Amino acid sequence: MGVTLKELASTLGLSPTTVSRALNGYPEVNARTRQRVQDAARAANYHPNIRAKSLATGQSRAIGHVIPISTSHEIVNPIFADFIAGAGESYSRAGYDMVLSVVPDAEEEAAYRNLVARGSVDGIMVHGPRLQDSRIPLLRDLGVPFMVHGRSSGVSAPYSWLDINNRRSFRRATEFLLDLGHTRIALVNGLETMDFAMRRRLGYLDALQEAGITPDPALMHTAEMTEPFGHDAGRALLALADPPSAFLASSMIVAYGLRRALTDAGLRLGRDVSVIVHDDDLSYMPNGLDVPQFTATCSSVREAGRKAAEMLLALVRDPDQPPLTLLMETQLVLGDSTGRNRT
Amino acid sequence: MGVTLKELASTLGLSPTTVSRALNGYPEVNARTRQRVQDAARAANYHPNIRAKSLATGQSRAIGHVIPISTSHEIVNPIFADFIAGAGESYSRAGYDMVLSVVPDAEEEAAYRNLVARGSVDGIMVHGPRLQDSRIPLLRDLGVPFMVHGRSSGVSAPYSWLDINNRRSFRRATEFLLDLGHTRIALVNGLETMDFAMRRRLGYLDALQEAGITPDPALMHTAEMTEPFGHDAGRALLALADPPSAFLASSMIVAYGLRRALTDAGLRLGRDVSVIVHDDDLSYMPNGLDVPQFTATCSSVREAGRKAAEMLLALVRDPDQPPLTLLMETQLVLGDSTGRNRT
DNA sequence: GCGAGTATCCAAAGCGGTTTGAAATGCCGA
DNA sequence: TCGGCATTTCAAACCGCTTTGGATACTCGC
Repeated sequence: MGVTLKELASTLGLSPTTVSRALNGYPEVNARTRQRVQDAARAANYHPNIRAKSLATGQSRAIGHVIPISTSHEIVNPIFADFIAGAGESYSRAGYDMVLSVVPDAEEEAAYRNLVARGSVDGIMVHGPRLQDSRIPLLRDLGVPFMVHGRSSGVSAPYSWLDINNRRSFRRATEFLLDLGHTRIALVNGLETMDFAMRRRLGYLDALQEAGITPDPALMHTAEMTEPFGHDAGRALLALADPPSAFLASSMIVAYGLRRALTDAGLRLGRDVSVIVHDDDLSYMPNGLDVPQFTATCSSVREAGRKAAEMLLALVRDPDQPPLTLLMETQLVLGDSTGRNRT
Repeated sequence: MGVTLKELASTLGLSPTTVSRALNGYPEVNARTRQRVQDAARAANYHPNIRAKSLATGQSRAIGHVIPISTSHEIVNPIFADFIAGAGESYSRAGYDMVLSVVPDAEEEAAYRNLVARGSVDGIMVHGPRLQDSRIPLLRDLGVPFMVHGRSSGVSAPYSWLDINNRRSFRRATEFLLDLGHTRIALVNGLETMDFAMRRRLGYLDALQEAGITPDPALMHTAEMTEPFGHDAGRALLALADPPSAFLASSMIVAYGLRRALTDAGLRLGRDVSVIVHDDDLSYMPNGLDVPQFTATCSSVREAGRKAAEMLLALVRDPDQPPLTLLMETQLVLGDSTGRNRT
């Protein structure tokens, strides 16, 4: 192991107290002494043992992320990696660690309880909120600062969250398609037990209602977001007696599958049919290399991670403040996948 | 906070020693007493403070994962999420935490040093090894148990790793295409500064050489693995005077792009052209829903995560044992994307 | 009935830091 | 010269757990 504070102190002929204070920037220590201590610490490659430190201070300087794995289909949320990358930046800038718990949703409650009771984290980030997510009241009861990436419809008591305006985003996208003359518009959505997906559907319905169009259940597909799902949904939609001329896709990967179904049917994107996709700006799934392929509602999930982490750290520093919330708007960026209705 | 061991002991009228021993399964405690302690602990919802525990034992019961972000292109490795999910299962089964450090590759060395010096982890998992990866000698010098997901060509001293047999896998895939009568075979590979990509190319070249075919540099593309890259590569390859009749793709997402280029050109997969892809079995990127779409070399990265984590934990328990290594073979699974050469 | 052996429990000393309360030192004005 | 006040340092307690080295009581063989 490395040098301990006590050893460092004795080689300097000082008490541990003084050394600790010198290194932690307390005022009651002579400037020359402080310099001497700092030099010696660097020379000895001294790093305070984080476990001892956190035991003494009562803080762990770590944030917990719990990644739920649905036991039924065992899907790992693909946006998770980029969100983590963003959050990680903020944490390391602030000198915090990130501890990850991957738990099947059946054991979620126990996982949260453990994390808090064992004192291994100062705060918790909640991923992938569902409707009426029970984790939110649980964490509130546990009295630990936490932050939700997304929101949970049906949870009334206030809590801290960061979300994108999914409803407005999909409403605008739908309106845009309506403006282009499309009236049969399909929604190829994520699992609507997830809060974000439900809000997107509401936005879609808002726009249809505004335009006086009765929503057609046959045009609305929902499932775990994968390429094969996009393809299947696309094929099924095209097989309808009165097929849609425009499509909304909830993620880039779904859009890949959807595009395949459309082009398989000999349709050209942006001419024969229109597609708008939600683009999370995942680093490994760019929307084209320089010009956007798809018209898309864009919002960087990595940036969301950065911001959410900062907000959580603020909550950790001052747990008594009222909940922090941030609703980010998306950008509707024009690509080559939309055009006016020609059917 | 929760109950402390001392409090629990005093309510039970026992010493902390006995309570600690009762809960940790030491033999020198009366069976009845142990039962009493365990009941009381459960009733009081007692969880040992992990920081105190690890300070006392000298172990942190945590494993560090360092996620490198290349500062140049800021890509987060997409397989990371599934690997983490697998590793997380093993860790939580063993009662270990996982701490994540997301670091730009410029600060990597400092990140590893910190993690070790501050004693926040008992072992380290290394992701995405490059050729002659400098992290391996560094970790060896730091004297911390570590495990590499993949290997690093050019590092001669032994170290622990888990890898799939990329070379053999791509060699077999190439041989299979050769057997189908293809002679112009393209390789759409990942970044060849990454060790896995380099090995895949070697396997491809092995098979060509065996067949007496001179490799054509124009048939080999390499870049960060994205859908647009697959598409670009595919289009460029088809534009050749003597285009390939078969393609190897290094990841599912690249294959999506490749397929788009091929079908855009009016070619049918499995009839006009053949494609074999490497399938990491990512949960959110399945190779078809029930039957495989692509002929693929398959290996579950999640399973790799599970196994790698177990091996690392074994190293942590007994750091003096020789390095552990595991080379996993892939399965060549037939899908609809291959057929005999008809050009 | 007594010493050895065993089963069971405990007091106290760590682990490596932080922090409280007090002591030593130097400087000042009265 | 002396008390008062900063300034600077230190000894010791503490964070919550583990673990060493006894202590106590109880059994057993002779």
